[in-house]
This record gives sequence, structure tokens and C-alpha cells, in this order.
Amino acid sequence: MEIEELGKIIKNRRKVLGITIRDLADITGFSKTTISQIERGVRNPTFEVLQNIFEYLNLEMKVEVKMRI
Amino acid sequence: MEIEELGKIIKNRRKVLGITIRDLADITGFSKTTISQIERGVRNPTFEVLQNIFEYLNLEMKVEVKMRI
DNA sequence: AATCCTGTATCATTATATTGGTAATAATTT
DNA sequence: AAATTATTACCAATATAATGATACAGGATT
Repeated sequence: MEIEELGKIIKNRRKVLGITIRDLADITGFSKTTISQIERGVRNPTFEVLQNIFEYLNLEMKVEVKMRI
Repeated sequence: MEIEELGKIIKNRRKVLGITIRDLADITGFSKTTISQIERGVRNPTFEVLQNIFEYLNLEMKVEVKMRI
């Protein structure tokens, strides 16, 4: 998964839930600058930041062994 | 997923592949300090770092909508 | 015992994620 | 069109991730 794809997933999910960047920033406690940049893939967030964002977007991260083709 | 669990997954996978922390550090280009601390859950790695480690451990990250119970 | 090998501890330094503010732009609403 | 809301741009300051080196402890090997 690329960092841009991660951002798109977060943005799409936020839109689905009908909340703004400001909302998500307020709820998670991170700045809107941070949220905006993560969504656009121009930032390299830490695990904790992702963890918090995911929690409020009702998303979960999973790690799997990659399939051999 | 907690940060400690993430570390365990990485450590277990590394063990399965039979490589050392030094090996993984050399391959990924990160320091062994960083690898060691991530595996023990005492560090909060960035997405890019995880991305690189996962690549060499043949792991992949997935994001899913959390199931409602 | 002495020699490797692996993993952890510590710490000063560097790199960069995050913040918080303001301003500018884009999109919606009235 | 004007006003309101949402998003992005920009930038200095702060917090912290990452480095790199050394030292230490435990286990395995010779």
C-alpha cells in the first residue's frame, strides 16, 4: 500500500461518514494541517496518528503475509 | 491493532524467515536500534518505515472497515 | 575460559513529523 | 453575487522519530 492510497482511503471514509477535516482534527486532537496532508499523501504519519484516525473512522489496520503469485 | 502487537508481528515474521535484526536493518537500510525498538513496541514508527520493513518481510498492510458486533 | 553472535541499553545528534497560526483558494449555501 | 464553509498553502516553533556509535548481557560454539 502506497502512502497516497492510504490517504485516499482515509479521505473516502471520512466523506462516507459525512465529517469535515476540521471535525476529524477536533475529534482526534490532531491539527487540520496534519489531517489534510495525510489525506493528500504528502506526509508520512506515525503509527499512533494512523491508529487514532482509524479509531474515529471505524477503520482497522491488518497485516498479512503477501500472496505469492 | 496496538503498537506492541505490530512489533510482535514483525518479530515473528522475521523469525519465520530466519533473519536477524542486523540482517533486517542492513536490508532495509534502517538502524538496528530502530528495528529492535519497533519490534518491542517502544517506538512509534512512521508509515514509510513500516512500508519498507513489510516489503522485505513479504508482509502487506490492509485497511478495512471495522466489523460492528 | 575465550570467542562469536544476537539482542538490548544508553545517549548525543540529526532529520522530520506535528503543531498552531494566518492567509489564500475552492466549494456550498443563501 | 455575497456569505459561509471547507480545504489547502505557508511558515516558524516544538516534539519526537531515526541515526550511529558504544557498551553490556546472554547464549552458543570452539
